[in-house]
Amino acid sequence: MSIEFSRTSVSRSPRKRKGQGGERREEILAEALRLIGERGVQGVSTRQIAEAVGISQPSLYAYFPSRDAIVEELHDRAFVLLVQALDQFRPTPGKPLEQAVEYLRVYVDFGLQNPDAYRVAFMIEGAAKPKPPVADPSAKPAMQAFDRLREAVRTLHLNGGAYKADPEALAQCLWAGLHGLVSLLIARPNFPWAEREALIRTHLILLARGVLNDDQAAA
Amino acid sequence: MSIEFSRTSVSRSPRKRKGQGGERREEILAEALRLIGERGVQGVSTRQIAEAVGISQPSLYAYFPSRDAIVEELHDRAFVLLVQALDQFRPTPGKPLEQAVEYLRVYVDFGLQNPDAYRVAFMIEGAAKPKPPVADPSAKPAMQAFDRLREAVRTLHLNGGAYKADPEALAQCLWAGLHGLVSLLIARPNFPWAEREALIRTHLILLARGVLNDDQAAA
DNA sequence: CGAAGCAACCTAACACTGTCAAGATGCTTG
DNA sequence: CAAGCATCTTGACAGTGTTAGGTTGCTTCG
Repeated sequence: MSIEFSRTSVSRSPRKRKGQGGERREEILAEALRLIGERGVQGVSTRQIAEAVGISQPSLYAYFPSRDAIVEELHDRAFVLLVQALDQFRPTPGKPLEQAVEYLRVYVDFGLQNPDAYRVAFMIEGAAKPKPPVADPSAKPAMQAFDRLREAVRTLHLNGGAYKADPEALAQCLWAGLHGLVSLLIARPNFPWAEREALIRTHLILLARGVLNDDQAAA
Repeated sequence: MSIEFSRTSVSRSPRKRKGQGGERREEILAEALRLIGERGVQGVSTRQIAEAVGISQPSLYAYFPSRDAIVEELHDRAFVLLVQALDQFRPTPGKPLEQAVEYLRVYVDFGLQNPDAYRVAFMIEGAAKPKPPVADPSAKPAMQAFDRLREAVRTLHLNGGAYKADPEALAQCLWAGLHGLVSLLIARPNFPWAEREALIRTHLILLARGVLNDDQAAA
């Protein structure tokens, strides 16, 4: 890598006072997210994070059991932000199709406006190394985010009967459709995309039309 | 990592004869893909690949300029396989909707049957480190694969007029929709998915309905 | 005020990683 | 048989995540 400037003792941050270790934790997470945004999840080392925070690198292990634990915490926090964004949505009165499009748009905009968080949340290759199954998966922020989509589909179902299909499957299709667009837009910025605004609208209308029945879609 | 068995000289492969260096190249790629399938892209080291092939680890650098070059070659080859799969498709006569669903299904099945290849092709975080732009991007296998989707949408457009929207954007929506489902199914095997067959059919019908116009979809 | 206790933090070291430099080996052709 | 060169090796370097063990210095209690 060969960094130019001096590597020896770069402006250490003053030692935290006795009960304030939590502050360090937050600083670590903040710097980690910032660096990941610049260099990608794989491009950031614990030494770089520690140097940005202003502590020695093994000190990280006083706050996190491993490097992956830092990423995982960012992962969970990203989902919390997503859930907040979805919950803050208040539909403007109008056609069901437009309302559905608006709601799905919240997901897309979240991803595009917080690409670092979205990357960490969805696009890390954590798989292939089997992790011990977590105690209560439904408590994880990721599941709570999906619950919002499930709930949205169910509401549409009640409010006039959506396209005849398992609502659970429909919600998963919605999620897959949204994730596909967002992840590709983030991961492949060099692809010759169509004009972004039109592309997103087309995609969301396509998805919404698939979930709504024909009457709702036409209304 | 701490491997049990002996590390010193584990059954070297005999030296290739003079013009046969290409064989080694293929062996390296094969072992690399196999190991990546087992342990994930990040979980495989050049030393592990070299040991599996039966050569010393720096020997890899006689065939590839870097570790990433190995992954990238696998990446391109995965797309070639995808293009082949798409090109081999011959529709069974029937309704336009069913034909479209069948065609999209080729993409999904390819991803699910070749998860290693699909991972390497689509789900590696190659971004964030800006690569020098390739000379002719349209020559890359990835682009050729997308061309197939573009062509499919255009055919539908001619054969009766698809949903009114930019065909290019529609093709990109299709791709995003397909990729979303495949990548999530591969990356999140522990998610409480709906029954897979029904899920895929629901998703593909949703996408196809979005591209076809109402008459075609109903026919 | 002084001393105990412990949170906060550090240095040193380990096994691993990708990559480079320089040399040895041995098939193949003249 | 000898030259030439593709093939492959050993050795080293700087980087990585992680652990062990020791030091610092704030805080609280006697």
